[in-house]
Amino acid sequence: MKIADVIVDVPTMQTDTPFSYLVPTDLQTVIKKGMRVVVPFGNGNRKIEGFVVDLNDNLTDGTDLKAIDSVMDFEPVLNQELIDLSNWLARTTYSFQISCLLTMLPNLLKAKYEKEVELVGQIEDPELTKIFTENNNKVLFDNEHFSNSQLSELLRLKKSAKVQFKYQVKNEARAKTELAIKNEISDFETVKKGLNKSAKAQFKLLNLLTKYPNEPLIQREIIKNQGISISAIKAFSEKKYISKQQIEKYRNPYKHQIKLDQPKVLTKEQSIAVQKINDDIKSKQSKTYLVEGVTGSGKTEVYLQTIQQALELNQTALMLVPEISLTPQIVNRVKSRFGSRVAILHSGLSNGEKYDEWRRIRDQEVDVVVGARSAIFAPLKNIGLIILDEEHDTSYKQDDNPRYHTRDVAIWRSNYYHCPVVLGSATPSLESRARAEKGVYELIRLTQRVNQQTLPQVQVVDMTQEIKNHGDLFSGTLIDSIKATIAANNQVVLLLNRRGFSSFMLCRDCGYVLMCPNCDISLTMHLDSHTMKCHYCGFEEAIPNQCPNCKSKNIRYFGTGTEKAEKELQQLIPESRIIRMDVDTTRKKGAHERILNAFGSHQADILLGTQIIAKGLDFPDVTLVGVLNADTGLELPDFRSSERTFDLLTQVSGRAGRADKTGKVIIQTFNPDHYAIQLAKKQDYEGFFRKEMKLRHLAGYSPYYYSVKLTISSLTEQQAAQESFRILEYLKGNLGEQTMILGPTPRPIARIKKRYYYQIIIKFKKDPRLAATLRKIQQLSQTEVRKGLRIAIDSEPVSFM
DNA sequence: AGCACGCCGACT
DNA sequence: GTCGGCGTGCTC
Repeated sequence: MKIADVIVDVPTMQTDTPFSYLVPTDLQTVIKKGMRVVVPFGNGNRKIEGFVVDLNDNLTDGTDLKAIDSVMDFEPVLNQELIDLSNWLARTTYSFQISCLLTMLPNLLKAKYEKEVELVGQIEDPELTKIFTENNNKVLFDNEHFSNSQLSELLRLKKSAKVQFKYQVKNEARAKTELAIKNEISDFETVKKGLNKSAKAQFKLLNLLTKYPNEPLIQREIIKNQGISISAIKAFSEKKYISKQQIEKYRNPYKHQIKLDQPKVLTKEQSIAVQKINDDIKSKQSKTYLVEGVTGSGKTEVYLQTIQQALELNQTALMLVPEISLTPQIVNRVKSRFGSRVAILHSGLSNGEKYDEWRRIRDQEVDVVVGARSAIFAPLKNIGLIILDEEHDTSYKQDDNPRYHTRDVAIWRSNYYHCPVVLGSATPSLESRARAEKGVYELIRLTQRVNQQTLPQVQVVDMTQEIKNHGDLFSGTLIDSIKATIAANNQVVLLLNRRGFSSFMLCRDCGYVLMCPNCDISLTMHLDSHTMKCHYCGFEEAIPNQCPNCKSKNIRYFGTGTEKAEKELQQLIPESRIIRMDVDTTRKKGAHERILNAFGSHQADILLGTQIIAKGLDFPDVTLVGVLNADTGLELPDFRSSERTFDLLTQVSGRAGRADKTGKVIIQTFNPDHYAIQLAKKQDYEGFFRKEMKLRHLAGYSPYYYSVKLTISSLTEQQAAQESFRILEYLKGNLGEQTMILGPTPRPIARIKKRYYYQIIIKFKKDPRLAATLRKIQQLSQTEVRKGLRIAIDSEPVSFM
């Protein structure tokens, strides 16, 4: 008996284990480990998607097992590495294996389900009879086709066997297949001699086969492009020179010959880095490097030349970048170095396009993959190098299940393939930098800027003084500098740490603040859509012209956003041309690129935006960078707020000035003496690292302690609170002695999307009981989960908020 | 998740 | 007495 172990698409605690199915005889030659299958599951005749994670021969019995219904793929979608990886991922992130598998794969591979009712007996209800006759007796069992009362009526009719339910698993990824031929000749010379001299087409075909002896060739393309007729192919097929097969079809990217860029000459520091990494690629060492390089030190060139090394050894390379910096600038650099064997995975692709790119990778049509977080699961084989650029970026941590960190997955894969990992950043995360200190990672520092670029001159402006003479947004110093910069025909980038026009609406008579009905947070005014929006749940309503509480017209708007800043700036410097860039202006597809292109071609003098503008932008004429409110990040109740602020300020500062023009940075702040601001001013990462490590040590935070965040949420505050305390009690008795438990506390924003949130933080250095205890909590809370409770377990959260 | 089963209140 | 609410167990 052939048995398949299947992970089924039912994300629950109780089903998070492989289920064994019989492989029917007609599928025995077709089925392979890693394929998706349709299996019956549970009572009734329900059908669902599953992944074959193991195949074995069980000679004894298996008669009590159900059989696999059908196979969903021509080729496996998982190899052994990815199966192992999903197992590890599920264990370390406390999530279900099925959730892991589905996040590792393109969205299209997640099946959609349909439930149909079929009329099989006599029914009396005239309305229902009509619906059935109009639809060939088979109708989708949903609200579009039936009213609620009809749906319950149908469930009753099922009991008396008047109707039957049928379940359909919809495979969204049904790739089109095409007929292809594959060479079967081993001795080309003999075949050549045997051909009829007049069979010109057959000679052509033979030449083609000689050239591509090992890959399937699409029949349609041969006929169209090579001038070989179907009869020649037929003849070869009859002589068994070729075999025919159906292969999956995808858009073959146009393989134009582009002139490839040559590697640049390296500085001494760069070439030492490249040398070290390349040595490890050659000797297959799974070692992790931390490349700490100041902005402008040429990290990208180090990446490119090490990728080059991997390719020369016939290995592949994976390069991860934060989504936000997946800009044409970096993509073009990789593409123009390595040509068409590069795949780019970014959020702009449709599901179908992502699936196509994914298959090109799986089918080994590409050697280099560049992409954001989820690209870490790219099905490359034989990986020779993995790079994480801007490794400190928090978007590398996924914020829903499975809550993995890209860095951890990268290191896991590097162990699997025995290849080095390169973490690069100008401002490494404290965790990585500390590991480098301990020798877990090897530190490589790039301290010199290439081309002898000078560091920008940084000025910190104390807003507590400025606010007396000017508004709280633009200091006199900044306005003067902007004017001077524009006058010199250069450009300005301004960073504001908040979006929207005003933060909130306040009634001056009754003190009423307009709040979101679903979340405990005030609504934010947006002028472009003329609405008050909630930034958490997306709720919006019209801007009120009187107080909703006391009907007073005496209402005011407080706070600052990009829209307000734009308006104010336009008044202060009327002749300036301003482009605003934030989540609101970049939502539309391609808008991001359009705005940057416009700014790059001098259609504006000032680029005003949120964090979006801090990364990866490279405009030669930007000589002034202004940070309007450096403090907003510092006020957040999170132990990483200083680190975030330091990173942000360092990153934006790097945007000012290029080789021939010295840049200037102006940082406006109410806390001019804060160490994060002072050290960012000096671009002193190492200084910041030492200072911050001391503080983390004193307060017992990462990297001195590991942490797990438990978030308990419910539609009722009572349930969330009650269950939080029950969990706390359980934790107290089931964790190590040294482990600390903080909370439960309501979240800073206690209610979001109508749910109430409580959280518990667990801090520990080493706790062998932790994993089992957390698993147990998930099991113990099953009955509460049924009643709408949710428990999120986040290992090493990026924020405690 | 989604289905069946089984136990309770409130109806013809 | 039975219809249908929901709490509980189980799915190869």
